[in-house]
Amino acid sequence: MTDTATKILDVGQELIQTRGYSAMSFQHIAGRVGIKKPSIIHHFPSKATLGVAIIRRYRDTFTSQLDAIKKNPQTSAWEALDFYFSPYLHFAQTPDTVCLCGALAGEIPALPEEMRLEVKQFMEDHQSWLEGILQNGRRNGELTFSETPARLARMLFNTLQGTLLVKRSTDDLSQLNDVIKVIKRMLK
Amino acid sequence: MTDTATKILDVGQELIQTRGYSAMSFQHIAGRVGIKKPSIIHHFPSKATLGVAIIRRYRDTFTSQLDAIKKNPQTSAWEALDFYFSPYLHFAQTPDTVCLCGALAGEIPALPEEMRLEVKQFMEDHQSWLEGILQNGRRNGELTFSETPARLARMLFNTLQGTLLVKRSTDDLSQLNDVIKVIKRMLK
DNA sequence: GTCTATACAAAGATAGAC
DNA sequence: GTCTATCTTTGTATAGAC
Repeated sequence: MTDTATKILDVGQELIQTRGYSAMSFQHIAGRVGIKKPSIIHHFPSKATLGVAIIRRYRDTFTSQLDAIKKNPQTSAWEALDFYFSPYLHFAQTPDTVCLCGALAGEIPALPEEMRLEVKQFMEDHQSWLEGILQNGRRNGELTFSETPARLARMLFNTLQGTLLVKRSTDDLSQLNDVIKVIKRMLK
Repeated sequence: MTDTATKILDVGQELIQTRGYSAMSFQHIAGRVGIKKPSIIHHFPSKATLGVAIIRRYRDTFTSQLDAIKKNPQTSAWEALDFYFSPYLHFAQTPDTVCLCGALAGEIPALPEEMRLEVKQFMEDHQSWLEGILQNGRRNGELTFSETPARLARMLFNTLQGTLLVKRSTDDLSQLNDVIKVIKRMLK
C-alpha cells in the first residue's frame, strides 16, 4: 500500500463519514490529497472499488481490536463495553461525523452490491460481538438483565448508531454521553 | 395545492426515504409522475424548495396527530406509545424505507440550510413529545423508570431511528419488533 | 505514478413556444 | 401547466504523453 493510496483511503473515508458516499467524489478527494482526478483511478480503478476498500479497512481495524478484547480473559465486561463505546464518543465529539457504516446504511439503496455486503457484515459482526460480551458478563455475574443477549445487543448497537445519526442534526453533542449512562444503568 | 404538486411531493418523499436526498433527482420524479423535468420547476422552483416542502408536510402530519393524542385526556401512556411506534413498524415492514428525517439526518452536511433546520425541528418535536408522554405516564403511575424523562425520551427516539437505519442493511425486519419489546419492558 | 485532454452521462436550472 | 431545447456544472471513466 503506497503512501498516496493510504491518503486516498483516509480522505475518502472522512468524506463518507461527513458527507456520504453519493457526495464523495474523485474531485474532492483529489483536491485534498493534492493530486488530479485521474490519478486516483491508478490506485482504485472505480468508485465502487474505492468504497469497498474503505469499508474493508475500517472493518479490519475493528475486527482485530474486538477479537483481541474477546480473547483476553483479563478483560471485564465493563471494560469491554467501555472500549466499545470509545469510538462512538470520539465520533460524537467530531462535528458532522458518524460511524462509517452508519453513514453508508443511510444510503444502502444507492450503493453497489459489494459495498452493501460489507456494510451488512459490519453490522452483524458488531451485534454478535456485543452479544458475546453481554452473555459472558451475565454468566460471571458482572451484568444483570432479563432480555436475551442477542436482543439486547442489537438494541444497544442500534441505539448507538441512531444517537450518532440524530446528534448530527440536533448538534447536541451531549446526547451520546447521556445514552451511554442509560445503557450502563440498564445492565446493572 | 394542485394534483400534480401533490404527486411530486409523494414521489419525492418516497425517493428520499428509499434512496436519499442526493439521489433524488427531478429526472426520477418526473418519470414516475408522468411529466417532464422542467414541469416540476413550475411547481417547485428549486430542489431545495421541494425538499423543504416535503419535510414540512411530513412534520405537519405528525404534529397534528401527536398534538391530538397529547390533548386527549382519555389516552393512556401505553396507547400513546403504541400509536407512536406504529409508523416505525410500518416503515420496518417496507423494504429499504426509513423515516424521512432519519434519511435526511444521514446526509445533513449535504443539505441546504433551510432543510437542516426542518430536520432539526422534527427531531426536537418528537423527543419533546415523547418526554411529555413519559412524564405524565410516570406521574399517574402507569410507567416506571428511574432516568429523567428527557434522557429516556431521547434514547428511545434514537433507538427507533437507529433500528430503522440498521435494518435496512441487515434486511432483518424483526429487529424493530424486538426493540419495541425491550423498550416496553424498560418502562414497566 | 501523475499528468493533460477528453468522452460521456446526469444533474439542476432557464428561455420561450404552445 | 407542460412542453422542447439548451446551458452549465459536476460526476465517473478512458487514452495516451511524460
